[in-house]
Amino acid sequence: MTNKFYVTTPIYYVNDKPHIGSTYTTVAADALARAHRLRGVPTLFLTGTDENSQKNVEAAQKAKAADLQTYLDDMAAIWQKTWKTLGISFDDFIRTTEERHLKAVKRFWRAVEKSSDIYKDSYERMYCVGCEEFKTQFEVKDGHCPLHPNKELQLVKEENYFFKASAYKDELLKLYHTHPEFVQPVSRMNEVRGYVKDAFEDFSISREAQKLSCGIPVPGDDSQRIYVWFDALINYMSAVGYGTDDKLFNKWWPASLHLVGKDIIKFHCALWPAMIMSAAKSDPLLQNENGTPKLPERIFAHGFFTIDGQKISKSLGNAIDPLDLAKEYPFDAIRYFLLREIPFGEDGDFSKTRLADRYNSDLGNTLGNLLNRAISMSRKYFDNKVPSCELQDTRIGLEGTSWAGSEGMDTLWQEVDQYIDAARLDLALETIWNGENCSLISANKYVEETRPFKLAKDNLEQTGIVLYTLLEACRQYAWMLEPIMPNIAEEIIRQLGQDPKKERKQGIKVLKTWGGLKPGSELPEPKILFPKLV
RNA sequence: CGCGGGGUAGAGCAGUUGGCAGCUCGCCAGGCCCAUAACCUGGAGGUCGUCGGUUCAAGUCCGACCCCCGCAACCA
Repeated sequence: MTNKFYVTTPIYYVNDKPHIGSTYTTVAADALARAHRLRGVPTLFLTGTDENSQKNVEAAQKAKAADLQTYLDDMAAIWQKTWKTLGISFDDFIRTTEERHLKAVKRFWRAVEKSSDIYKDSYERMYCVGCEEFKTQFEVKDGHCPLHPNKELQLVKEENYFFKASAYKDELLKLYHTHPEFVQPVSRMNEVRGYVKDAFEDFSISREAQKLSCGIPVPGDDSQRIYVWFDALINYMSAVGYGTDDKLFNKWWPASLHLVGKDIIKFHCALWPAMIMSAAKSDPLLQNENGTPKLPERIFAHGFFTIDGQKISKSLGNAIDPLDLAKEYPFDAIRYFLLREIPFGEDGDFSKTRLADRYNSDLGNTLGNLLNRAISMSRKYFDNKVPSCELQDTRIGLEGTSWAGSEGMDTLWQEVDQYIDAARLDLALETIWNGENCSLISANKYVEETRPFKLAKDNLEQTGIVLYTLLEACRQYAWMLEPIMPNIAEEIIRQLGQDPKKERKQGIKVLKTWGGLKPGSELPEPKILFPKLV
């Protein structure tokens, strides 16, 4: 099993502030990071900003910034602050203008150079500013890039450094073959495989410095600047000490999971591993014990979503600022919606109507109401306390009900954990709500079947068993949901009269064990967890 | 032949290895009264885009076609 979890988001361009799309990626990474921390796995969650792009220069000019660096500093601060405000639990925030990154890039470049995979060549090629990449003669249509037809292609004739990416074609294909989990979901793997097979060529990895107002200088050649993608990918290493702290690097690298949008899979799934394969030939730090390159373990590409059926677009004015949205809805509910509504890896649609729908129904009616009725009855029939429950074995519950007992709860945990390992948080949530074993739905059914409100009149002992079962189930749901709704989870624990921090310290094994809720402990008056939205 | 996603109940979507069509919301009827007008049960509502093929068996596999959407201006 893995003894650590190192998860990354892409580094975001700072030519704009965060919107709902980048929030989606970041929230998913956050939830996965929290899930692993809860399990006690040492976790590093990295996000950051990509600051060496020509796009940022243009944005700085547009914003009339005093100078580029000031603009970059301001924007990086905005990104960082947004994530902090939203409670994103990132452990590190990398900026590609930081010293540690420059050092990492330098070392990496030197390694690739030493592997004889960098060569200089003079080419006259079409460069698309929109894509930030060169187009082959096959890609150009009517003298324009098919992706950016209204942008003039730049005819670039200059001496550039090239990365011999094509030399790694076979090794990449072999990687995809032996590690089918390297790129997920499968549809993306197929896409990448096709790309490498048919269209993977050497990359131009530098440009003339005089034509650029940004970028990292090529080591040993000040007249050239490193192409933004070549430096950007290295951020995943520079943040964990590549070029600055070997020990730290060995602790965290390789990354367990790169979370990316579907638009940048070619860079992450083909160029990036090829770069590492090359550098590893000359840099022992990048090699496994058997000499093979230390590649990231997994890359998961999520889909994009539309807003009310329309694409996200500033000119249409439907771009959503997560901070604004968080004023309308509790951020935990937004997290729940994003991670539940859209099958992870697929495209989806974001709409406030659906958000309100899920908030009222899933969160309010099913989860919130269950907690509320369980606590209310316990308080009413058991003197404001958690009822005692004599049954300590796994047969807690009554015969012939929908409730699968503590064994069912164990099964639920297993199912949820499996989905988390597969990064399918949507399925994890669906299972908690609708699954076969001890789901929230079946807990509500269990109430109807056992009728504790009736049972209390003639069999207090059985009533206690039922209510204890419900309360303890709620305690466990809270921890199951903690990665997705950290604040709500703690609130549930508090409403159950427990201290979330103390509970957390006990470790996942104890948290999962049936009976964590101490009979006889005080139950405070419940507060509505999810007040209805109109 | 630019790349990609999709067409399943009124709406929004699941359907892994082909084996009796599911979920949420909404609607109708009933139950319950602990609870956030919440909860539970039952019901109506589908020729799974079209045509053809493989198969004992196809929403699922293969082929052809039709339609919608995203990338092309910001944009994960």
